[in-house]
Amino acid sequence: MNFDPLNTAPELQGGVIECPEFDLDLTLNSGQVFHWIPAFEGFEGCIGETPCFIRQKENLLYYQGGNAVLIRNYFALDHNLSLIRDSCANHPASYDAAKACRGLRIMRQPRWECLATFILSPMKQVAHIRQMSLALRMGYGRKLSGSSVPAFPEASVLASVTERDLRQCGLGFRAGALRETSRRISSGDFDLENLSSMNTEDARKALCSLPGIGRKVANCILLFAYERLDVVPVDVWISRVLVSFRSRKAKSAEELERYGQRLLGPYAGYIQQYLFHRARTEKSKYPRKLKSIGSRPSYSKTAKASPRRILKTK
DNA sequence: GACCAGGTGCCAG
DNA sequence: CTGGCACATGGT
Repeated sequence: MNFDPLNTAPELQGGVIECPEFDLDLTLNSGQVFHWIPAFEGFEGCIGETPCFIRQKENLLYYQGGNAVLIRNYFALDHNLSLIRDSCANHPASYDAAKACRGLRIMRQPRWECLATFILSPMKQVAHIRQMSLALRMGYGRKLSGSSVPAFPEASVLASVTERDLRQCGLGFRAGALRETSRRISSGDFDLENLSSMNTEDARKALCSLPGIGRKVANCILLFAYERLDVVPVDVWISRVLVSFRSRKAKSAEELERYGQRLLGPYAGYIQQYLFHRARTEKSKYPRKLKSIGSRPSYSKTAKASPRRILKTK
Protein backbone atom coordinates (compact mmCIF):
# COMPACT_ATOMS: atom_id res chain seq x y z
CA MET A 1 0.00 0.00 0.00
CA ASN A 2 1.62 3.21 -1.08
CA PHE A 3 -1.16 5.78 -0.95
CA ASP A 4 -0.95 8.62 1.47
CA PRO A 5 -2.62 7.76 4.71
CA LEU A 6 -5.48 10.17 5.21
CA ASN A 7 -4.70 10.46 8.85
CA THR A 8 -3.28 8.47 11.65
CA ALA A 9 -6.35 7.89 13.77
CA PRO A 10 -5.80 4.58 15.59
CA GLU A 11 -9.28 3.28 14.77
CA LEU A 12 -8.60 3.45 11.07
CA GLN A 13 -7.12 0.14 10.12
CA GLY A 14 -6.13 -0.40 6.55
CA GLY A 15 -6.87 -3.36 4.33
CA VAL A 16 -7.34 -4.54 0.79
CA ILE A 17 -9.94 -6.72 -0.89
CA GLU A 18 -10.47 -8.07 -4.37
CA CYS A 19 -13.17 -6.45 -6.44
CA PRO A 20 -13.60 -8.00 -9.87
CA GLU A 21 -16.16 -6.29 -12.11
CA PHE A 22 -16.22 -3.15 -10.08
CA ASP A 23 -15.74 0.49 -10.99
CA LEU A 24 -15.62 2.57 -7.83
CA ASP A 25 -15.54 5.92 -9.58
CA LEU A 26 -18.44 5.07 -11.86
CA THR A 27 -20.49 3.69 -9.00
CA LEU A 28 -19.98 6.69 -6.73
CA ASN A 29 -20.77 9.12 -9.53
CA SER A 30 -23.86 7.46 -10.93
CA GLY A 31 -26.43 9.45 -9.00
CA GLN A 32 -27.29 6.90 -6.33
CA VAL A 33 -25.11 8.19 -3.49
CA PHE A 34 -23.97 11.75 -2.88
CA HIS A 35 -21.46 12.13 -0.09
CA TRP A 36 -18.17 10.66 -1.31
CA ILE A 37 -15.43 13.18 -1.96
CA PRO A 38 -12.40 12.65 -4.20
CA ALA A 39 -9.21 12.54 -2.14
CA PHE A 40 -5.76 11.09 -2.69
CA GLU A 41 -6.83 9.42 -5.93
CA GLY A 42 -9.60 7.69 -4.06
CA PHE A 43 -12.64 8.78 -2.10
CA GLU A 44 -13.29 9.75 1.44
CA GLY A 45 -16.66 9.47 3.07
CA CYS A 46 -18.39 7.14 5.45
CA ILE A 47 -20.54 4.04 5.49
CA GLY A 48 -23.26 4.87 7.94
CA GLU A 49 -21.32 6.00 11.00
CA THR A 50 -18.08 4.39 9.96
CA PRO A 51 -15.52 6.78 8.48
CA CYS A 52 -13.83 5.38 5.42
CA PHE A 53 -11.29 6.11 2.74
CA ILE A 54 -11.36 3.94 -0.37
CA ARG A 55 -9.19 3.71 -3.42
CA GLN A 56 -9.36 1.31 -6.30
CA LYS A 57 -6.39 0.04 -8.20
CA GLU A 58 -7.49 -2.33 -10.94
CA ASN A 59 -9.09 -5.30 -9.25
CA LEU A 60 -8.08 -4.30 -5.76
CA LEU A 61 -9.86 -2.07 -3.31
CA TYR A 62 -7.69 -0.44 -0.67
CA TYR A 63 -9.45 0.93 2.33
CA GLN A 64 -8.92 2.60 5.66
CA GLY A 65 -11.71 2.43 8.17
CA GLY A 66 -14.45 -0.14 8.20
CA ASN A 67 -13.71 -3.74 7.34
CA ALA A 68 -13.90 -6.07 4.39
CA VAL A 69 -17.35 -7.42 5.22
CA LEU A 70 -18.84 -3.97 5.62
CA ILE A 71 -17.36 -2.71 2.37
CA ARG A 72 -18.26 -5.77 0.31
CA ASN A 73 -21.81 -5.45 1.51
CA TYR A 74 -22.05 -1.69 0.98
CA PHE A 75 -20.83 -1.86 -2.60
CA ALA A 76 -22.74 -5.07 -3.25
CA LEU A 77 -19.65 -6.83 -4.55
CA ASP A 78 -21.64 -10.05 -4.39
CA HIS A 79 -24.07 -9.01 -7.13
CA ASN A 80 -23.53 -11.10 -10.24
CA LEU A 81 -23.07 -8.39 -12.84
CA SER A 82 -22.68 -10.63 -15.86
CA LEU A 83 -25.96 -12.30 -14.99
CA ILE A 84 -27.57 -8.88 -14.63
CA ARG A 85 -26.15 -7.64 -17.92
CA ASP A 86 -27.27 -10.74 -19.74
CA SER A 87 -30.79 -10.33 -18.42
CA CYS A 88 -31.32 -7.59 -20.99
CA ALA A 89 -29.30 -9.12 -23.81
CA ASN A 90 -32.42 -9.33 -25.94
CA HIS A 91 -32.70 -5.55 -26.05
CA PRO A 92 -29.68 -4.16 -27.93
CA ALA A 93 -29.81 -0.55 -26.75
CA SER A 94 -30.01 -1.57 -23.10
CA TYR A 95 -27.40 -4.24 -23.53
CA ASP A 96 -25.04 -1.67 -25.04
CA ALA A 97 -25.58 0.63 -22.08
CA ALA A 98 -25.01 -2.23 -19.67
CA LYS A 99 -21.74 -3.12 -21.33
CA ALA A 100 -20.67 0.53 -21.40
CA CYS A 101 -21.28 0.77 -17.65
CA ARG A 102 -19.39 -2.36 -16.72
CA GLY A 103 -18.52 -2.25 -13.05
CA LEU A 104 -21.34 0.06 -12.00
CA ARG A 105 -23.05 -1.55 -9.02
CA ILE A 106 -26.21 -0.67 -7.19
CA MET A 107 -25.10 -0.28 -3.61
CA ARG A 108 -26.80 -1.22 -0.36
CA GLN A 109 -27.29 2.09 1.38
CA PRO A 110 -28.39 2.74 4.93
CA ARG A 111 -32.17 3.31 4.91
CA TRP A 112 -32.53 6.64 6.59
CA GLU A 113 -29.77 8.52 4.82
CA CYS A 114 -30.92 7.18 1.46
CA LEU A 115 -34.51 8.17 2.09
CA ALA A 116 -33.64 11.61 3.42
CA THR A 117 -31.22 12.32 0.60
CA PHE A 118 -33.76 11.46 -2.07
CA ILE A 119 -36.28 13.78 -0.47
CA LEU A 120 -33.78 16.44 -1.51
CA SER A 121 -33.69 15.28 -5.11
CA PRO A 122 -36.83 16.69 -6.80
CA MET A 123 -35.93 19.33 -9.39
CA LYS A 124 -32.27 19.19 -8.51
CA GLN A 125 -29.23 18.13 -10.44
CA VAL A 126 -26.93 15.49 -9.04
CA ALA A 127 -24.31 18.13 -8.17
CA HIS A 128 -26.87 20.09 -6.17
CA ILE A 129 -28.07 17.07 -4.27
CA ARG A 130 -24.47 16.50 -3.34
CA GLN A 131 -24.19 20.06 -2.04
CA MET A 132 -27.32 19.83 0.06
CA SER A 133 -26.39 16.43 1.42
CA LEU A 134 -22.96 17.67 2.48
CA ALA A 135 -24.38 20.87 3.96
CA LEU A 136 -26.71 18.81 6.14
CA ARG A 137 -23.90 16.49 7.18
CA MET A 138 -21.57 19.38 8.02
CA GLY A 139 -24.24 21.27 9.86
CA TYR A 140 -25.99 18.55 11.80
CA GLY A 141 -24.22 15.23 11.36
CA ARG A 142 -21.96 13.53 13.85
CA LYS A 143 -18.29 14.30 13.24
CA LEU A 144 -16.32 11.16 12.50
CA SER A 145 -12.67 11.06 13.35
CA GLY A 146 -10.81 10.05 10.25
CA SER A 147 -13.07 11.52 7.59
CA SER A 148 -13.94 15.08 6.72
CA VAL A 149 -17.41 13.84 5.81
CA PRO A 150 -19.67 13.62 8.86
CA ALA A 151 -22.37 10.99 9.20
CA PHE A 152 -25.83 11.84 7.92
CA PRO A 153 -27.75 13.55 10.72
CA GLU A 154 -30.17 11.38 12.66
CA ALA A 155 -33.88 11.91 12.13
CA SER A 156 -34.32 13.17 15.68
CA VAL A 157 -31.78 15.93 15.05
CA LEU A 158 -33.37 17.12 11.82
CA ALA A 159 -36.76 17.02 13.50
CA SER A 160 -35.51 19.33 16.21
CA VAL A 161 -34.21 22.16 14.04
CA THR A 162 -36.34 24.77 12.33
CA GLU A 163 -37.37 24.78 8.72
CA ARG A 164 -35.44 28.02 8.41
CA ASP A 165 -32.28 26.24 9.50
CA LEU A 166 -32.80 23.60 6.87
CA ARG A 167 -33.39 26.22 4.21
CA GLN A 168 -30.01 27.65 5.16
CA CYS A 169 -28.56 24.42 3.78
CA GLY A 170 -30.05 25.29 0.40
CA LEU A 171 -32.97 22.88 0.59
CA GLY A 172 -35.57 25.33 -0.64
CA PHE A 173 -39.12 23.98 -0.57
CA ARG A 174 -37.80 20.53 0.36
CA ALA A 175 -37.00 21.72 3.88
CA GLY A 176 -40.53 21.29 5.22
CA ALA A 177 -40.88 17.80 3.84
CA LEU A 178 -37.55 16.69 5.25
CA ARG A 179 -38.37 18.10 8.66
CA GLU A 180 -41.81 16.53 8.84
CA THR A 181 -40.55 13.18 7.60
CA SER A 182 -37.78 13.33 10.17
CA ARG A 183 -40.38 13.89 12.84
CA ARG A 184 -42.54 10.97 11.68
CA ILE A 185 -39.54 8.67 11.81
CA SER A 186 -37.89 9.84 15.02
CA SER A 187 -41.22 9.71 16.86
CA GLY A 188 -41.56 6.04 15.97
CA ASP A 189 -44.70 6.80 13.99
CA PHE A 190 -43.01 5.34 10.91
CA ASP A 191 -40.62 2.40 11.00
CA LEU A 192 -38.15 2.06 8.17
CA GLU A 193 -37.15 -1.46 9.16
CA ASN A 194 -40.70 -2.74 8.82
CA LEU A 195 -40.62 -2.05 5.11
CA SER A 196 -38.01 -4.69 4.41
CA SER A 197 -40.45 -7.49 5.15
CA MET A 198 -43.19 -5.99 2.99
CA ASN A 199 -43.77 -6.65 -0.68
CA THR A 200 -42.63 -3.89 -2.98
CA GLU A 201 -46.07 -2.51 -3.65
CA ASP A 202 -46.96 -2.18 0.03
CA ALA A 203 -43.56 -0.73 0.87
CA ARG A 204 -43.97 1.84 -1.88
CA LYS A 205 -47.39 2.80 -0.63
CA ALA A 206 -46.03 3.27 2.88
CA LEU A 207 -43.15 5.41 1.63
CA CYS A 208 -45.50 7.58 -0.39
CA SER A 209 -47.41 8.41 2.78
CA LEU A 210 -44.45 10.49 3.89
CA PRO A 211 -44.33 14.13 2.84
CA GLY A 212 -42.01 14.87 -0.06
CA ILE A 213 -42.03 11.28 -1.23
CA GLY A 214 -43.90 10.48 -4.41
CA ARG A 215 -43.63 7.47 -6.63
CA LYS A 216 -40.31 8.37 -8.21
CA VAL A 217 -38.51 9.05 -4.93
CA ALA A 218 -40.09 5.99 -3.32
CA ASN A 219 -38.77 3.90 -6.18
CA CYS A 220 -35.27 5.27 -5.72
CA ILE A 221 -35.40 4.36 -2.05
CA LEU A 222 -36.68 0.86 -2.82
CA LEU A 223 -33.92 0.35 -5.36
CA PHE A 224 -31.01 1.86 -3.43
CA ALA A 225 -31.84 0.97 0.16
CA TYR A 226 -34.12 -2.07 -0.02
CA GLU A 227 -32.46 -3.94 -2.85
CA ARG A 228 -35.62 -4.10 -4.96
CA LEU A 229 -33.60 -4.48 -8.13
CA ASP A 230 -36.60 -4.68 -10.43
CA VAL A 231 -37.94 -1.25 -9.52
CA VAL A 232 -37.65 1.50 -12.14
CA PRO A 233 -37.63 5.13 -10.97
CA VAL A 234 -38.91 7.22 -13.87
CA ASP A 235 -37.30 10.66 -13.89
CA VAL A 236 -36.72 13.12 -16.74
CA TRP A 237 -33.81 11.16 -18.14
CA ILE A 238 -35.32 7.70 -18.00
CA SER A 239 -38.50 9.15 -19.35
CA ARG A 240 -36.65 10.42 -22.43
CA VAL A 241 -34.88 7.11 -22.86
CA LEU A 242 -37.99 4.97 -22.60
CA VAL A 243 -39.93 7.27 -24.88
CA SER A 244 -37.17 6.94 -27.46
CA PHE A 245 -37.52 3.15 -27.28
CA ARG A 246 -40.97 3.06 -28.74
CA SER A 247 -43.14 4.78 -31.26
CA ARG A 248 -46.38 4.74 -29.33
CA LYS A 249 -46.35 7.42 -26.73
CA ALA A 250 -47.12 6.91 -23.09
CA LYS A 251 -49.97 8.59 -21.31
CA SER A 252 -48.39 8.68 -17.90
CA ALA A 253 -45.17 8.21 -16.00
CA GLU A 254 -46.67 5.14 -14.40
CA GLU A 255 -47.36 3.56 -17.74
CA LEU A 256 -43.79 4.27 -18.78
CA GLU A 257 -42.62 2.59 -15.60
CA ARG A 258 -44.59 -0.57 -16.36
CA TYR A 259 -43.23 -0.53 -19.88
CA GLY A 260 -39.70 -0.22 -18.52
CA GLN A 261 -40.14 -3.10 -16.12
CA ARG A 262 -41.54 -5.31 -18.83
CA LEU A 263 -38.83 -4.36 -21.30
CA LEU A 264 -35.86 -4.52 -18.93
CA GLY A 265 -36.69 -7.67 -17.02
CA PRO A 266 -36.03 -8.94 -13.49
CA TYR A 267 -33.15 -6.51 -12.93
CA ALA A 268 -34.92 -3.59 -14.53
CA GLY A 269 -33.71 -1.21 -11.82
CA TYR A 270 -30.10 -2.12 -12.51
CA ILE A 271 -30.50 -1.73 -16.25
CA GLN A 272 -32.30 1.53 -15.65
CA GLN A 273 -29.21 2.77 -13.82
CA TYR A 274 -27.07 1.97 -16.84
CA LEU A 275 -29.47 3.78 -19.13
CA PHE A 276 -29.66 6.70 -16.74
CA HIS A 277 -25.92 7.07 -16.57
CA ARG A 278 -25.51 6.87 -20.30
CA ALA A 279 -28.27 9.36 -21.02
CA ARG A 280 -26.86 11.78 -18.49
CA THR A 281 -23.27 11.59 -19.67
CA GLU A 282 -23.60 11.14 -23.42
CA LYS A 283 -24.13 14.66 -24.59
CA SER A 284 -27.35 15.63 -26.27
CA LYS A 285 -28.37 12.26 -27.50
CA TYR A 286 -31.72 12.86 -25.90
CA PRO A 287 -33.16 16.24 -26.77
CA ARG A 288 -34.41 18.18 -23.79
CA LYS A 289 -37.07 19.79 -25.85
CA LEU A 290 -39.21 16.67 -25.90
CA LYS A 291 -41.85 17.19 -23.34
CA SER A 292 -41.28 14.28 -21.04
CA ILE A 293 -43.88 12.98 -18.73
CA GLY A 294 -44.72 14.10 -15.27
CA SER A 295 -41.74 16.18 -14.54
CA ARG A 296 -41.51 19.34 -16.52
CA PRO A 297 -43.20 22.06 -14.59
CA SER A 298 -44.45 24.97 -16.58
CA TYR A 299 -43.39 28.01 -14.69
CA SER A 300 -45.86 30.77 -14.66
CA LYS A 301 -44.91 33.44 -17.12
CA THR A 302 -47.02 35.92 -15.28
CA ALA A 303 -45.10 35.61 -12.04
CA LYS A 304 -43.23 38.79 -11.36
CA ALA A 305 -39.49 38.74 -11.40
CA SER A 306 -38.49 38.29 -7.84
CA PRO A 307 -37.29 41.41 -6.04
CA ARG A 308 -35.08 39.17 -3.98
CA ARG A 309 -32.48 39.73 -6.66
CA ILE A 310 -31.82 43.05 -5.04
CA LEU A 311 -30.76 41.67 -1.73
CA LYS A 312 -28.49 39.16 -3.23
CA THR A 313 -25.31 39.25 -1.21
CA LYS A 314 -21.82 38.79 -2.55
C1' DG B 1 -31.98 36.34 -18.42
C1' DA B 2 -33.74 31.89 -20.04
C1' DC B 3 -33.57 27.27 -19.30
C1' DC B 4 -33.22 23.13 -16.62
C1' DA B 5 -32.51 19.81 -12.84
C1' DG B 6 -33.09 11.74 -10.64
C1' DG B 7 -40.90 15.64 -8.71
C1' DT B 8 -44.52 16.39 -5.37
C1' DG B 9 -48.87 18.19 -3.85
C1' DC B 10 -52.93 20.38 -4.67
C1' DC B 11 -56.78 21.90 -7.14
C1' DA B 12 -60.05 22.40 -10.96
C1' DG B 13 -62.72 20.29 -14.57
C1' DC C 1 -58.66 10.17 -13.67
C1' DT C 2 -56.17 13.94 -16.13
C1' DG C 3 -53.93 18.46 -16.88
C1' DG C 4 -51.96 22.54 -15.02
C1' DC C 5 -49.46 25.15 -11.79
C1' DA C 6 -46.49 26.56 -7.64
C1' DC C 7 -42.71 25.44 -5.18
C1' DA C 8 -36.58 27.30 -4.16
C1' DT C 9 -32.04 27.07 -5.62
C1' DG C 10 -27.93 27.08 -8.41
C1' DG C 11 -25.34 26.09 -12.69
C1' DT C 12 -24.74 26.72 -17.70
